[in-house]
Amino acid sequence: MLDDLDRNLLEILVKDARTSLKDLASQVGLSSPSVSERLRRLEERGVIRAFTVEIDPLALGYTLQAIVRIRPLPGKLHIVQKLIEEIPEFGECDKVTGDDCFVARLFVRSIGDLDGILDRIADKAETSTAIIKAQPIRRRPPPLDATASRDRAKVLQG
Amino acid sequence: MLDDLDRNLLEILVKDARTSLKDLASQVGLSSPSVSERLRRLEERGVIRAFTVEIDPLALGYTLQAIVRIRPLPGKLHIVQKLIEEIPEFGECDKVTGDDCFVARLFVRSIGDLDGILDRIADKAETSTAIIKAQPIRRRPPPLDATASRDRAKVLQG
DNA sequence: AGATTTCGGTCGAGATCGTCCAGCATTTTA
DNA sequence: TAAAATGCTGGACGATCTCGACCGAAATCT
Repeated sequence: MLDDLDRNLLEILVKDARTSLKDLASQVGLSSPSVSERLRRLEERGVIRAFTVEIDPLALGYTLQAIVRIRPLPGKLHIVQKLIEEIPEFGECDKVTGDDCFVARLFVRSIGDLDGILDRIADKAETSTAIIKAQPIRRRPPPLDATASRDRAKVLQG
Repeated sequence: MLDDLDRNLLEILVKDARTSLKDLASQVGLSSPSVSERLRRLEERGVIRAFTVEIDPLALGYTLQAIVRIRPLPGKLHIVQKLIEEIPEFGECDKVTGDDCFVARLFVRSIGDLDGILDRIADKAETSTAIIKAQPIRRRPPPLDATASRDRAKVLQG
């Protein structure tokens, strides 16, 4: 489905999405029309979901991030989900198995804002909030190469 | 710190990081050298952390994602953190307050891989894993405009 | 106040880049 | 085996980016 050249291109673009076609071409050893065509098809197939920019939340005044686990009260699941989606300070939300129905990331400018936002869902769901103290790993894609983790584990043991 | 033009530029780039300077310029009403200079400074100041590409994990064979809460055993915190960082399938990890020390996102190709990876930290930490069933909100930046959430909340009530 | 520096902007020219097209080699299909 | 399809290259041309010269407003200095 993806060949080495595609993976190579993606790897470069993960580091800098504004790399010119010409540079991409010379780094992977193709001509720029070929690279252009490959990118077009990667987008078309949905492999590339978007070219985007990663912004430092601090620069926007968001001094605090929290992980919020959300357990809607009986019958409130849809309302709660809709509410979460509509609050732009939620920067990420996953619906998961287990007791906690949703796990979400919340950006806030202050502790006061945290309280204000959580109040808005407090009557429809139970929440547990954990303040983020540090980010050992910031968003990164999974390995692009085909090596399975177990293979590598073996190598590490051996 | 950030003016309207900067925010405007960021908004456009969040949607498409490969927008040409010329297009950016015409959309915000500046010349392209000015836009170029603004982007340079936004990068320099660290407001723009990176231009990157969002890849569909499915296209890379990762059919499963999980949120893993990790509680290192006494004295194992640093070893565990290092281990997490070194496992590339962890696509995100936050160090948080509360009982769970780390909350991480794990990309795996199969349930078997999930087990294999968690085994590697099983003797150094307690983990709780929640499989992601859906993603109501995929990674998005917090609001770029200065409007505080509470202001909006008031408007909604009023 | 008036002069000066700084800051951010425009414009235009030359350099660089992207896109289109024709042509070619390889692989797949009939 | 012939035909069609695929994916690549190179070159030409139009679009884009970058650089330097210049400009005006606002802040700073005397």
